[in-house]
Amino acid sequence: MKPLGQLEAAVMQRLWDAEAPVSVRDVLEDLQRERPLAYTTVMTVLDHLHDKGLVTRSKQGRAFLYSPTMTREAHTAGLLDDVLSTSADRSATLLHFVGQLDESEVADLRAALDASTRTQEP
Amino acid sequence: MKPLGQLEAAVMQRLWDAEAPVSVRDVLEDLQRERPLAYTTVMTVLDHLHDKGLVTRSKQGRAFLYSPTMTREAHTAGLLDDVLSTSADRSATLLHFVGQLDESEVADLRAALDASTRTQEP
DNA sequence: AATTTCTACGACGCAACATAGTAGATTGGC
DNA sequence: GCCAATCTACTATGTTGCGTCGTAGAAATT
Repeated sequence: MKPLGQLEAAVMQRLWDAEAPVSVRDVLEDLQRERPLAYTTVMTVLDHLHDKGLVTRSKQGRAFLYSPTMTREAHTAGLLDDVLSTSADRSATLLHFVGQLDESEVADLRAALDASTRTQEP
Repeated sequence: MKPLGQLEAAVMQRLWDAEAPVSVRDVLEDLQRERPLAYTTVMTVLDHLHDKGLVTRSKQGRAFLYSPTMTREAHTAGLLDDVLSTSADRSATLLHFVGQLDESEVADLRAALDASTRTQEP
């Protein structure tokens, strides 16, 4: 799993924020509020995201409607795991990592750990 | 902070594994056990790493000696934090993240959390 | 002085991403 | 039935980062 490019990230953002599947035009018009972009540019990006398996699409009439294949959180968690995998000493890395977090995040993490423990040992 | 390229990672590996500062030639000879590489290739990479602030260097006679500016674990932890920063809902992402970890990592993480809690509330 | 061994700087190939145009199919209105 | 709009598919080009190395010149060693 690779980090997204800038435009790819902006596009995924819209898909993740959307409740329902969206078309190329939907994404285009949303992005165009910030800067000019060609229709085909957005289409190409969505095509690439589709090739990479990050989005699903289904034909609705003449156009495709796109949805993300996983939540943003799951995707980011996957990236986190990839980064952690490059580490030789994972526990030392985790130690440094939690040292960088602020209190509320530490609390979140602790809660997440408790939840996962309960899931694995019911 | 950006993820390292393949050769950059291989070079940093040597610096991290070394006890003392190392020269271009040291790194070169070590890398050449695996594949042929030009002296200048390694030098350029170390130059880039220096520009990026990942290594320090000091002139020892005619040559530079290089050392990493941070431990491997600190670097990876920084990357983790960068990835996490791209997330809108950090706690949800952390939840997914711990869900991907195996038991031993969960234990490591819990230990790290305990350690950091003790550090912050002595 | 000649040879070796550095560094500095520049050059080129390659892959990924951003960007967009053109061609051809499809559809909706007239 | 035909025209205009809209969509996809394919292709193309620029940019950037990385890997790779060569050349030129400085410095030291012999």
